[in-house]
Amino acid sequence: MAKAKTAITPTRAEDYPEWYQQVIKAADMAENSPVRGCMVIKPWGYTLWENIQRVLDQMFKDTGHVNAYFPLFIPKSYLEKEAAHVEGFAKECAVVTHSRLVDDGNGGLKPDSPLEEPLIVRPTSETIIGEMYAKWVQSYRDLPILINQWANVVRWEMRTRLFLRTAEFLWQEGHTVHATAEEAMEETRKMLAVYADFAENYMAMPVICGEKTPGERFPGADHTFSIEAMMQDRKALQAGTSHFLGQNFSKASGIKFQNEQGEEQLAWTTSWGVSTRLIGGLIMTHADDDGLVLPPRLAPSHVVILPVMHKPETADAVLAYCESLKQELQAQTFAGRRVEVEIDKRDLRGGEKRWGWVKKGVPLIVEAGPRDIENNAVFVARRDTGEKVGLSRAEFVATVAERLQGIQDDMLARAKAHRAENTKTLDTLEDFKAYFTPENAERPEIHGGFAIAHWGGDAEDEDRLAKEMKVTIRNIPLEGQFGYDGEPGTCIYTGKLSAQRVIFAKSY
RNA sequence: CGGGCUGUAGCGCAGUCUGGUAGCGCGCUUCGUUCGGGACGAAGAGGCCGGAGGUUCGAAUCCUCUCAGCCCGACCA
Repeated sequence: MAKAKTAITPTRAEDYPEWYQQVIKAADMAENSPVRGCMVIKPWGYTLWENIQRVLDQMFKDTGHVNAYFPLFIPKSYLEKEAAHVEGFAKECAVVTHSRLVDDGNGGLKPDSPLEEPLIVRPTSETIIGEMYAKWVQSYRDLPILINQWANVVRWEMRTRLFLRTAEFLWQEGHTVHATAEEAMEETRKMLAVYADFAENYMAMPVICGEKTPGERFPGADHTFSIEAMMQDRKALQAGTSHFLGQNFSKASGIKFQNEQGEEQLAWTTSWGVSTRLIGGLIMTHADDDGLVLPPRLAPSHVVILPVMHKPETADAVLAYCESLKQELQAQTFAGRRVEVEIDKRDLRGGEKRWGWVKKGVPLIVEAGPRDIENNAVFVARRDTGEKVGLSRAEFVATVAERLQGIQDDMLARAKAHRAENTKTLDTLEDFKAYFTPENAERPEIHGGFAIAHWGGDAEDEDRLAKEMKVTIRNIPLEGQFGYDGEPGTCIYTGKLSAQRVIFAKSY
C-alpha cells in the first residue's frame, strides 16, 4: 500500500467535522455507544480526563474548596422551583417514572410500579444542592460554603458529537454560598480565572474571559461568565462557565441565615463547571492531519520508546537498554509529576507502531536500536513539530523535562498566534457580513474567526443575527483580556450606542 | 418533531433499477520472504443482507409495516 500523505483522512481543510471524528478514532480515545447520544470513553481518553481532574481538583482545593457528592436523581418538584431554570432545562431532561420491570407476557419486560413523583436525572445540580444548603445554613457563621462535586449529568440533546456534546457527560460543578453579593461575585470571577489558568497553562489553549449577554445566561443566573477558545476551524468553543446566581436559588430553596445583627437574610450563591467538552477543545486546538497532539502537562504518557529489534540476537540487549532508559527518564519530574514512559514491545512493524503513537499524540517518540546502544544514543522525535534529533542518552535524560516544557510553551504560542491571525476588529456591517460569509455556500470552507465589534442590541437582535449569519456574541471580554476595548462606539448591527466591543464568532 | 438519506463480514462499501448459489477492499489467523518512517506473496477464518409480514417455483433485490442510525432545520456545556 502506498504511504498516505497524512495519517488522518480527511484533512482539516478537506472536512473539519469528519477529521475531528477520525482523530478521536485514530487515537482510540472514545467511541459511540449503543446508547443514543452516549459515548464510551476509552482508556486513552479517560486517562486524559483523569489528568484534567487531578490538576483542576488541586486548584479547587488550593482555593479553599472541598469535594462532596449529591444524588443523581432530582425530584421533579425541585426543578420546578426556579422559573428560569425550568424554562432552560425542561426540554432536555431524562425522566424516571417507574421503579420496576415485570414480564410483559411476550418474553420481554415492561415498566411497572409508577413513582409517586417522577425523578429527573440531573442536568445540573443547583436545585438538589440548594435544598441541602438550605438545611445547612442558619447563621452567618455557616458561610461561606465552598463545595465542588465530580459527577455525570444528562442533557437529552438532539444532536450529539463525541466530547463536544453528548447526552451524558462528565464534569465538575462547584456550588458556593456567600453572605454578601460582593463575596459571591468575587468567587464567580475567581473560579473563572482558575479555569483560564488551567486552559492556558495546562491545555495550552488560550481563552478569553468575559461575560455572557443576557440571552446566553445560564437559566436562573444573574450573570454568567465564560472562557471562550478558538478552534482550528476558527469557530469558538465555550470551554467553561462561572455563574453569579444572585439570590435566585436561595429564594427558590430557602437558603437563609441570620447576620451579625440578628436579621434574617437570603444568601448569595454561585455555580461553575467544566466538562469532558474540554477534551474536544483540546483536540480541536492542537491535533493536526496526523492525529492528536497532546500538551505534555496533560499527556497520559510523555515519552514512548520504540525498541528496534528485528534481529533476535540483539533483541535482549535492545530491550535492556530501553528498560534502563525508561527507569532513568521516570526518575525525572515534569510539571509536578513523574515523567511517564511507555515501551512499546508489541510485535508490529516499526512504521505501523510509530504511526500509532503519532496518532495518539504522545509528545516525544524515542527510537532505540543496536546502533544507538553502540553510541549510547537515542533518536528522538517531537510530535508537535515532527522535528527529529539524535542525542546522547545522558543529554536526553537530563533535558527531557525542559524539552517537554518547550513543547508545552510552543503549543500555547502557536494557538495564540492562530487566534491573533484570525481575529479582526470590524466597524461596518458590510465588513462583518463579508468576514462571516463563506465563498462556497454549499460546502463552507474554513472561514471567518473572531470579530471584535461594537454591540448595542438586545436579545431579539442577537437572535436575528444568529439566524441570519449563524454568528453569536461569545462574550464581553473582561478588562485586560484579549479583545477587550472599553471605549464606547456604535453598534455594528443596530446602530445604537455601545459601551464596549464584544467578541463575535460562529460557535460549537 | 418536520425534510432528505442509509442499514449486506470487525470496519468501509458493491450488488437492489432488470428476482436465480453472498461479493470486494481493509482488518484478522497461519506460513514464508522482509524490516531504523505506514512491506510483499501464498493459504485461511469470518454473513439470519436491520426486523416482521406479503408476492413468487425462487427475495439482499419487488410490496406493506416497523426499528435503528446519519445529515439538514428547531434546541444546546
